[in-house]
Amino acid sequence: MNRNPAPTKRNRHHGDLRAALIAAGLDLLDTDGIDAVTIRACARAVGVSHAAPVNHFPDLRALLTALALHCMTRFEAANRAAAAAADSPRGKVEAIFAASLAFAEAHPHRYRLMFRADLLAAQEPAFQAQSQAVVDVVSGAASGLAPPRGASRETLMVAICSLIHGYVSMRIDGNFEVLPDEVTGRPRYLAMLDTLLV
Amino acid sequence: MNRNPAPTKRNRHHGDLRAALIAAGLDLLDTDGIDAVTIRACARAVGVSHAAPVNHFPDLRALLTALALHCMTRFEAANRAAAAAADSPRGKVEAIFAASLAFAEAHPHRYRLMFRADLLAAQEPAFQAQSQAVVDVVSGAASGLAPPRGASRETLMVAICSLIHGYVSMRIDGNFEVLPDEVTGRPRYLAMLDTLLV
DNA sequence: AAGTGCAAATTGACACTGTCAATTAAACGG
DNA sequence: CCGTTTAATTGACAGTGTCAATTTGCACTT
Repeated sequence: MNRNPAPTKRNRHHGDLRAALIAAGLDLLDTDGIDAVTIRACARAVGVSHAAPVNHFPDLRALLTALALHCMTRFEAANRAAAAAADSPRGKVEAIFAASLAFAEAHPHRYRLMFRADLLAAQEPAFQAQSQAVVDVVSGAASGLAPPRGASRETLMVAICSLIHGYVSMRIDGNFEVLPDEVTGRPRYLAMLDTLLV
Repeated sequence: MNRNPAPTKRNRHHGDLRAALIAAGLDLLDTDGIDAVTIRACARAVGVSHAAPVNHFPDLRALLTALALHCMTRFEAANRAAAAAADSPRGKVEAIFAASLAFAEAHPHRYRLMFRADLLAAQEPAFQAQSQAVVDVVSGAASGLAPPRGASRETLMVAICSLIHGYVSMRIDGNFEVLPDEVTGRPRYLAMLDTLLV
């Protein structure tokens, strides 16, 4: 039945326009930010007419959601690999923090897009599932830790997620021009985990 | 000399168009979000031509920066009052957390706008100064606390700011559909401060 | 007090966006 | 080989930011 062994869609006129649009969108996102990702700019980059994408993405929200989903799978994979490489629970949490920071600094626009709920179809099942997968990585690492000072396991997990997301966001948004941060010596995120754990 | 006792600018054709535009912008922001704040929509709401605002705000970025500045003074005042009402250092930090959460839940779009560095002239001195003032409130409260587990005072302050900003952001962005949070019993933010302090 | 100068506001235009409707092109199933 | 279905194109509309040219009206100087 399936003519081609590779599961590419191989659509009518263009060779897998959907994948090409996502690739173009990622390129625009990385180089010029979220605002540069427009339906028409992606269509131009791929070389199709300005309304061609409507067959694969009903509106801009759908395109951005697909991009965010792609970014989130990369983000999850990076965090999961970092956690797997560490052996102690504390080491896993540290590794996730470091990996999240590295991801956001390497691709700040991708990180921002993932949390722009106003632009995304965040209620979409696939998006929810991928969000859950990202949280699960942290959850898995934190589950090996004894919650300090009588806190519940859930509270510890929320605290870790909040700490990471808050710090990473402020780092890539330039808020540390006004809030002190240091680049020399022991990374700030390790010192912050000291205050939070054990 | 000054005809009106109130120190309004009383500009040429319109009575203080700048203030009216900011008021209209806040209204649009609160009701329909950041994207609804356009130069033309503000001009319409005030009843002037679509290009009139250019005399007071050279571009959209300047208008949004003025709005964010306004929001930030309110945010700082709320946090400062909350901290002043508490007596212990720990109580001040708790009060700031509670006030920040309350502000963001009452005016989610205002909170988001303050951190949208991509839309704002964040390098503007007035904006920098106001950002610093917000940080100073937290700094003042945290300075009374003994940094736990050998952390520096700076690290504790960054951790508190990150924890608050991360948690508040995820709350108003709906990330707690996938990350557990509880509304009954003791607020989560107090439990999180337990894990961070003492 | 009159008249000039300048800042504010208007009007019109341009390029860009998302989205829709109508149309054409192409590949599939029979 | 021919219809059907789907993809892609073309054209249009309303909306946006921003610029240029113009008009308006207050304020200050003479």
